[in-house]
Amino acid sequence: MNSFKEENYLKAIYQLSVIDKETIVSITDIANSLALKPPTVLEKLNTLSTKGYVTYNKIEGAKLTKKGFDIAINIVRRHRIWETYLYKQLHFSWSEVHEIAEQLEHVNSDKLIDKIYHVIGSPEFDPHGDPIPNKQGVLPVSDRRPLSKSVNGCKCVVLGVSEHSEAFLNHLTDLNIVLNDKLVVEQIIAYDETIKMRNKNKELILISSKAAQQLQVICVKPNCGCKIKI
Amino acid sequence: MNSFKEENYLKAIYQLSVIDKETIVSITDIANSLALKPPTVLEKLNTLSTKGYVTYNKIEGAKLTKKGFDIAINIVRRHRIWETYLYKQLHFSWSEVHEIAEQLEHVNSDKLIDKIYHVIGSPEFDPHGDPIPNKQGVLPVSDRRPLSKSVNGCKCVVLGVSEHSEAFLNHLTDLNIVLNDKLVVEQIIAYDETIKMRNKNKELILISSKAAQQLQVICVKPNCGCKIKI
DNA sequence: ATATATAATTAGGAAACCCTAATTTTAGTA
DNA sequence: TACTAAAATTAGGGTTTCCTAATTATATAT
Repeated sequence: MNSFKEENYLKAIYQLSVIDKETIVSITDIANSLALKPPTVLEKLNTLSTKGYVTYNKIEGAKLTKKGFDIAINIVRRHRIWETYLYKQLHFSWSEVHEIAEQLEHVNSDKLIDKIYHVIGSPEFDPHGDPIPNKQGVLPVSDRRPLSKSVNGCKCVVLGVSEHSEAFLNHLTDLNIVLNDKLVVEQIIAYDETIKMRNKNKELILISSKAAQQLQVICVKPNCGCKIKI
Repeated sequence: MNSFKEENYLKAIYQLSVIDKETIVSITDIANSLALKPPTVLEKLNTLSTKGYVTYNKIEGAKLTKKGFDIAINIVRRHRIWETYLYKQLHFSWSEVHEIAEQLEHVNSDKLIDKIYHVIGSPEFDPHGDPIPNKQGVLPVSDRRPLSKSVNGCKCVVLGVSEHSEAFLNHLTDLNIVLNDKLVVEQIIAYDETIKMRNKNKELILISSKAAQQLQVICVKPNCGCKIKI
């Protein structure tokens, strides 16, 4: 059996690794994410490594093993299922849901998760638009991606946001962007990857690379170049 | 904030104290109930005592203070509400419910408890017949009591059982006793408090004091002497 | 009353978690 | 290249939670 604490370490490592697949997961990243100090994290990483849940070295950072990944993805699964259940079934507001799910995700009963997952209609995505891994830990395929991964000419629809700060949401309001709006990318400025595009009202707007990374979209133009990974 | 572990200590002390209000709650009792060793319990009792949740000495055993009682009764409340929710709303069998509720009772969100309590229809008793304390920690009044507390002539109805062993339930079957049956007490044998009574089919049956303690009943005869505490 | 269980307590120690302070690497920059 | 800032590591320590073994009380029973 693995503890509450260990589950949180594995989940943090998973989450940090999906933010950016290129960057390594450093001790400092994990420490910040769990509100702990680096020596504490280093110590725990060594025991998690002994137990076969992670590998760690300075060059490659922390990486989940298959064993560690299975636990982490299961916690993510539970979390997203609980969030959806609390939101859809118990009518919690979206802002309340996360904190309670952080606790519920550690309740160990696969049958309980199966039941509530069934009650909410076995969705592939939570109301946030985040994918719910299946029991095998496989995420549903989706062409959902950050706006920053666009190419010239992309026509896409806004599905959600990855950041929920007031500042970011207000910024979107200023740009006249709301959920389900269609955006047409006209140019990606090579220098700093600022995106020049037209919003729903055909207004020409500029959005920084930073903001574009937080905006989740899906491409609606067939054979769009943005889906081709180089 | 009080931890998972502390909540379990307080709950254990509460539960041991209600089993028998005369007997003191000893260190050994608590240790057995939590699957720990006496020195561990003694040590924790000292810190709980410093924090003002319990009092402890060899003569009086462990006792909850008001502060400790409030926490303990709240855990009991959460537990019984979750059990009811799992049983009625998610269709778990009665035998599965306890273990999951043991985990869920520690999830800290009054709003969550309020919501699920509302969903199950704000009952005063769980499907087991156990009383659900209100938010103030007050148990609903009920004349429910163990059959063993009867007097001659008592006419009572079976509401539930306190023990769920195969052996006990089979014994009840042998005696032709099922839920909601009426029992008429004819004699309580002074020597060993065996109860001689008639079951629903008017058959004369004998039930030991031990078994009678596990059978929860409510008296249906007005002004029955069994309600008078001496 | 004395021997014998049983319960409570004390002593001492291990593992899990978490920290600060100091040191060593590593990386980034003048 | 040398200096400096940031990250990683080492050393050492504190608290919590739990244990075993030994000791002291307290009951129980012959």
